[in-house]
Amino acid sequence: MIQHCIVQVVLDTPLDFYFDYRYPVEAENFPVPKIGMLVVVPFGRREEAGLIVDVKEESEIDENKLKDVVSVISEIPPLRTDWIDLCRFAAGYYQRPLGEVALPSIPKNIRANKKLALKRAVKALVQVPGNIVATNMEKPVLLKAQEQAVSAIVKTRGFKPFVLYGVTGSGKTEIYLQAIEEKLKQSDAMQVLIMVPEINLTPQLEVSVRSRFPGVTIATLHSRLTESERLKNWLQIHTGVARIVLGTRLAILASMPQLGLIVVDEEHDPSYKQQEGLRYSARDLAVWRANQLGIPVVLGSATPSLESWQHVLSGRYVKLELPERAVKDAVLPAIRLIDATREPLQNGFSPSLINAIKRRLEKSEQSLLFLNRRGYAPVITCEACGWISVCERCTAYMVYHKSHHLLRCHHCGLERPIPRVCPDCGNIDLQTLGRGTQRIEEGLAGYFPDARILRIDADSTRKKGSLEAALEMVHKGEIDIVIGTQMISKGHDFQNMTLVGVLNPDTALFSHDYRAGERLFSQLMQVAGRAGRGGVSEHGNRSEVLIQTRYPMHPLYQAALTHDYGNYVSDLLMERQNAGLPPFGFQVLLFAEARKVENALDFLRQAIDAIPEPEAVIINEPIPMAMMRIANVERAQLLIESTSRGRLQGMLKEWIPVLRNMKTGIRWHIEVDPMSI
DNA sequence: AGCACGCCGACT
DNA sequence: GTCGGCGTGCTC
Repeated sequence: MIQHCIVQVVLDTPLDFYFDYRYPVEAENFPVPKIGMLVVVPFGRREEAGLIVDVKEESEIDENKLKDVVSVISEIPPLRTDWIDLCRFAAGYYQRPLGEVALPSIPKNIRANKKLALKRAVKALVQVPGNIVATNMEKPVLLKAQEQAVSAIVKTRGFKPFVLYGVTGSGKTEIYLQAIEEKLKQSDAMQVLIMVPEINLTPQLEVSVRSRFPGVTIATLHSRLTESERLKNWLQIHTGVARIVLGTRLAILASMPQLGLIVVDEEHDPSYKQQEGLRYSARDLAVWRANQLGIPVVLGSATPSLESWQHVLSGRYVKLELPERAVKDAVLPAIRLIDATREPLQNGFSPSLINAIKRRLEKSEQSLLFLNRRGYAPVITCEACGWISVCERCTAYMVYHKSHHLLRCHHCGLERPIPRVCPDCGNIDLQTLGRGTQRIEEGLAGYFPDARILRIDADSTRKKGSLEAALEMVHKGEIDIVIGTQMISKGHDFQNMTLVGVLNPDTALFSHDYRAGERLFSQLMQVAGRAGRGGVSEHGNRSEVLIQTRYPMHPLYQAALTHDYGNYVSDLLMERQNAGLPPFGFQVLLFAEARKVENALDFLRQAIDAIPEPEAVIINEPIPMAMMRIANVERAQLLIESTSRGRLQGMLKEWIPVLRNMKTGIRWHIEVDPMSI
């Protein structure tokens, strides 16, 4: 007679509870069941991988409903309880079932119990012997501020969050590298995690990490790995073979049993916030994880988030400031504002900017023009009747793409031929309105017919590897002028780039999104950082950033002029405090989707009626979203605020089960700490 | 979420 | 007579 115990298992389903299974005791191929083990269980008609979260004698479930565990995935060591606790926290805080957090964080090949792939990956794990982190490279000499930063980080025992605040080029990477080296030396097993916003945009960090730590197993983790790469890297991390983990936001949910230091590079970057499924902030989870494990976490940025800045002011985080550029002779580029009301633009260019480009061409230096709008023109219109090229499926304009000779919606991807005459009135004189990168490229070729001009945006880099190829051309000096969207604003050092022109940044000043200003500022600083990283140009000129604006007196630009983020942030924080906005208030959005926006709004109104203790939170009016319709789905949202994170969380815990039971047929989801409203 | 079962219209 | 529409109900 086989003895059984009961294991409680979480599965990747939207059902927010656990499932009990019978588990044979002392049977062949069934090791003693432990929390953190992965098992294969029958679930409905299928078999699924699940995670054991409890082992017990009895189940409250009917004996005849209980099924048996099919097998144990014993090739991998059990997940540790601290990792399960991390998943449990994330699930609780962002209001999703534990299974939807924990299981997707484990590679598919493990969950599908692919024995062959698993065996192969396990076999490939080579334990690198002990302490071989000493680099054979000559390390750059640190400036005093850098040295102090490194020493503050590595001396830390226990939990401490640092905000590493320094402009582009001030040497943050070197601090990461030296802190990592010291940490790895502290223990033979210790692992460190470095997170970056988008790994494909910052290949240089990976290159420096790899060359600095030869012989150390470094595992990358990001969404574009193939399944077999993901399995191999994840397993290296989970077994402690990999000492350095380099990854995007999803890396924070990897099982890192020996984690001793977390670095979040460009911590302000919006891509740390996942925008679908589990809508987590990897930066915030990193801080939680560091607290849980009692380890330091370094949040690096030239323009820290207001959240982190406020924590510095309140004394919760420690600021490490790097006041100067670390590269010898490199100085901050001079920022100049070009008043577009006094210097009228032609084809999108002010005479000053054209002259500045011309001077660079004469000296064989490179220029970068930044415009966050791809396509040729954002819209075409009929001057006779006022017709505008709108998307038939979205609340958006169709963008004119001249090179492909079509109109394209950037929200749903719909493509349409360009009408020869106005579809409404038959007028043959259709006009393009505004400028995108393609039109700027065309205009520029008119000014500088001999210059080698390259456009880098989502349209010009659709093919895999084409972005890398384009950047390589710029590095090699085969290009004189680069025109790009935010794609080129991150990470890349261009040694011979001495001019950055920002063409049309003003739209962000009047955005309905209260974070738009802070984002624009960090984008300006980031794109400005592309200039003059190699030092003063060989002709002795300081690098320049020219910003074309109609509002040169706006506080944002005035702060940008002096690279004075601190002052600007103080103003923003005061505004936020007065308005009760984050980081002083806490927000939750309920989104609803329906064929007709009225139905979505109705659902939200019903949802309001279901709020437990409505007087404990601030409930706003449900409103259609700014981009109300995308691909024929209409969307509305409801904003709920509170001055207390705890109260908001408590309300959600009671509210969401009620929403789940409403059975309205409306698709909805919750976003905690939304990035934009 | 899947994937069933379950009762009403146009097809060989 | 059946193939199949998606309504609602369950998954230890």
